[in-house]
Amino acid sequence: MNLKPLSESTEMYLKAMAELSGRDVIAVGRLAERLGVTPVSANEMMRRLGEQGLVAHTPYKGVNLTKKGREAAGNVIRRQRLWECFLYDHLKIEWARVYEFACLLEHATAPEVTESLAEFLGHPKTCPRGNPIPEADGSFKPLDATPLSELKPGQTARLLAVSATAADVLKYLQEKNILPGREVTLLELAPLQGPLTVRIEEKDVALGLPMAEFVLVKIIKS
Amino acid sequence: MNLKPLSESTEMYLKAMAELSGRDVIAVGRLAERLGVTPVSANEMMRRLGEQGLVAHTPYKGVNLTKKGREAAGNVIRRQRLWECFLYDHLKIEWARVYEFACLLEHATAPEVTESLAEFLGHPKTCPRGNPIPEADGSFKPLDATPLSELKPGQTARLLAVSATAADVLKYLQEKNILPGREVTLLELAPLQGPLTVRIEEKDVALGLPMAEFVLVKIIKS
DNA sequence: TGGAATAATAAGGTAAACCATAATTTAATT
DNA sequence: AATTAAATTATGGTTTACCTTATTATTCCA
Repeated sequence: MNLKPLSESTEMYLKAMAELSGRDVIAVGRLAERLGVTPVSANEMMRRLGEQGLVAHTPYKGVNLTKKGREAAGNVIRRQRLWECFLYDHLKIEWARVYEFACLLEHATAPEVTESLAEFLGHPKTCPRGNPIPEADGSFKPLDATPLSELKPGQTARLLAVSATAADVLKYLQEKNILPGREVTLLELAPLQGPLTVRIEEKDVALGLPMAEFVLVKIIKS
Repeated sequence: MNLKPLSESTEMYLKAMAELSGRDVIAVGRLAERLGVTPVSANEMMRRLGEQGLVAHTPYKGVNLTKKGREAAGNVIRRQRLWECFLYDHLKIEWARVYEFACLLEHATAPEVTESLAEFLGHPKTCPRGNPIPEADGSFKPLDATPLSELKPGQTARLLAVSATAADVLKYLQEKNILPGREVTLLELAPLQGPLTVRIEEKDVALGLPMAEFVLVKIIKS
C-alpha cells in the first residue's frame, strides 16, 4: 500500500486534519492556525499532499482527507493514542504531559511495534484523554458526543473525552479535575460568549467557551 | 546544560563515535563508512559538531568526543538500550530487529520518559545484545571483553555481548544462536583472515573475521 | 625522498519544510 | 454591485544534512 513512509510533517498535517474535520471541508487557514504555521506554508503543504493523493483540495473552499489520507491519519492517531496509554498506565507520566510525549514517539514507530504495543496493552479502546483508538487498518469514526459548550444550565453529563492537545490547556483541565469519567453539571452560562461555570467533583470551575468546545460529554440528566 | 535538543543526525554521529572509540581518535573515514555517508559529509558534520563543542577534531589525525559529547552520546545510548529492553522483554519483538526499532524511538524520547522507562524496566544493566546501559547522567565505560576474533583455537568463552548493529548481521547471529550468555568454543581459525569455526549450542558455525570482531566474549577455559 | 593513500577544503547542487512580502483571485456581505 | 476578508499564487530566502567533483594538504611507508 504505502510505498514510502510519510514524513513527520506530513503525519502532523494528516492528524490535525482528522482531528479537525467533523465531516465537512476544512479551511486551510484553520489548519495553519492549529499547526502553528502560516497560511502560505499550509497551502504549499496542501499542494504536496494533494499530489500524493492524501488530501483533496478545492481552491477557495477547503481541504479534505481522501480515503488514503484518512487511513494514514488513522494509523498515526492509533500509534499516538497507544503510546498515550503506555505512558500513562505503565510509565506513570503525568496526564497533562502524556500527549506531547506520545506525539514525539508516534512518528518513530514501526508497524510491527505498533501492533505489539497494542497487544501488550490489551487492545485498549480509548486513550487517557478518552478518545477512541483507531483500528489496525486505520479506520475510525468520531466519538458520538456533545461539546460541553452546548450544554444548557442545569444539565448534568458524563465527561467522555478531552480533544484538546495544547499542553497548557491539558494542564488546566488536569488541575481542575476535568477528566474523562467524571460527572459535570453546568451551573451557569454567562452571556456574550462568557465563561461557563460547571460543578465537578464538588468544586465549581470556570471554563471559557473555546475550552469548553474541547470537552466532550454525554448528557445524563436534564 | 543542553539548551537545544540535538538533531537526530547529531545524535547518530555521537552514538556512532561512542560505539567506535576504544579510547583513541577515530578516523573520519571510518565514521563516514559506519554511518553510510561520504567522507565529505562526515567532515562537514565534524566541523559543525566541533563548533558546538561536542567533538574535538585534529585535522589529518582524527576526531574524538569531548566530555560534553561523550555525555550526550551516553544519553542517546541509554535511551536506545532501554528501548531495546522494552521491545524485547515486553513487546516480544524479534531479537534481531530490536536494535533498528529502538534506534527510531531513541530520538523521540524526552528525558522524563527515559527515566520513567528505566524505572518501569527495573533499571536493567544491559540491553538484549548484552551491552551495558549508561547511567542517567550519561556516563558509561566500555565493556571489559575480548573480541571473538582474538580467541585461540581450543579456547572456550562466555558470550557477553554483540556490538553489531546492522540488521543482516544481527539476523545471521540470531539464526546461528550466537547470542549473549551462550558458551562458544573456537574450533578452527583458517589462515589468511579466513573464517573462524566455532561450536555453539552443539552446532558448528562459520564466522568471518569482521563479524567475529563484533562478538565480545570472556574467556573461561583455555 | 617520493608516491600513494587518506584527509580536508572549495564550490556548487538537491530536497523538505519552513519563512516573509506582495499580488491576485474568489467568496461573502452589505 | 461594491467592498472587504480570506485564500491562493508568485518570488525569493533560510536551515539542515546530504550529494558530487575537483583540488590541495598531510601522513606514512617503502
